[in-house]
Amino acid sequence: MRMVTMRKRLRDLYLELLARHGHQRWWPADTKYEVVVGAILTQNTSWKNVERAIACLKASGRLLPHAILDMQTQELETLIRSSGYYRQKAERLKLASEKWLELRRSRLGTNDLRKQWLSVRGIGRETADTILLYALERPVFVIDAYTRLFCSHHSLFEAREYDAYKCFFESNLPSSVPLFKEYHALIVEWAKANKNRQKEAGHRARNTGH
DNA sequence: CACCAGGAATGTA
DNA sequence: TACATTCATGGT
Repeated sequence: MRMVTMRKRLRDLYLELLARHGHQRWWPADTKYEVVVGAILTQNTSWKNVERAIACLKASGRLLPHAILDMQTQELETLIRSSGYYRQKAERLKLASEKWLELRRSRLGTNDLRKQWLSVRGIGRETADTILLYALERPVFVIDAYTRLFCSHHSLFEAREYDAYKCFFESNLPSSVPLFKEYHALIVEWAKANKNRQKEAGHRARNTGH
């Protein structure tokens, strides 16, 4: 398929998703730093559980990089317990907070910034790109399991490597932060709606089947 | 009871 | 490079 065709296809799919599901308002957070915290807490974890943890952090008045760094590890673990993997994530939050403060006044380009975040233990490609896009406003397309499913379902692209998918979207879409934010959020919404539909279909098959 | 959720690190071959 | 295992809570 020609490049031009793929670009139009990606654009049309975006407009379809937007018309069907509406503006998603991602990432839900009061501050940029809260985006970083949420990005780590939601690793392989439902957002519902993350919301509780973030609420606990807010209630304690310590949803700030210095406060996280000064806190006893065990205390931090207790606050974020509901998000699961709380030992790993407590450590990751501290390392990420250090990096956040370190890069606070830097003027690095997007690529160098990405390398900086990827060098933090506990921050992989998806989490790094989530931070870059939703907290640092960089035009980076976030890839997750849903994005791969979306590509496969619509016969858009097939690959194994994360960066291959990232390159596919970034080279076939205009480099726009609002667009990248919305598209990724819409793909997640599409996947969830898709899943609900399958669940409903299963119920109907059971009811009419017997 | 099993399975999954807005992943990443580590070890093995 | 390609898989398997581990980490842990809460919902279905």
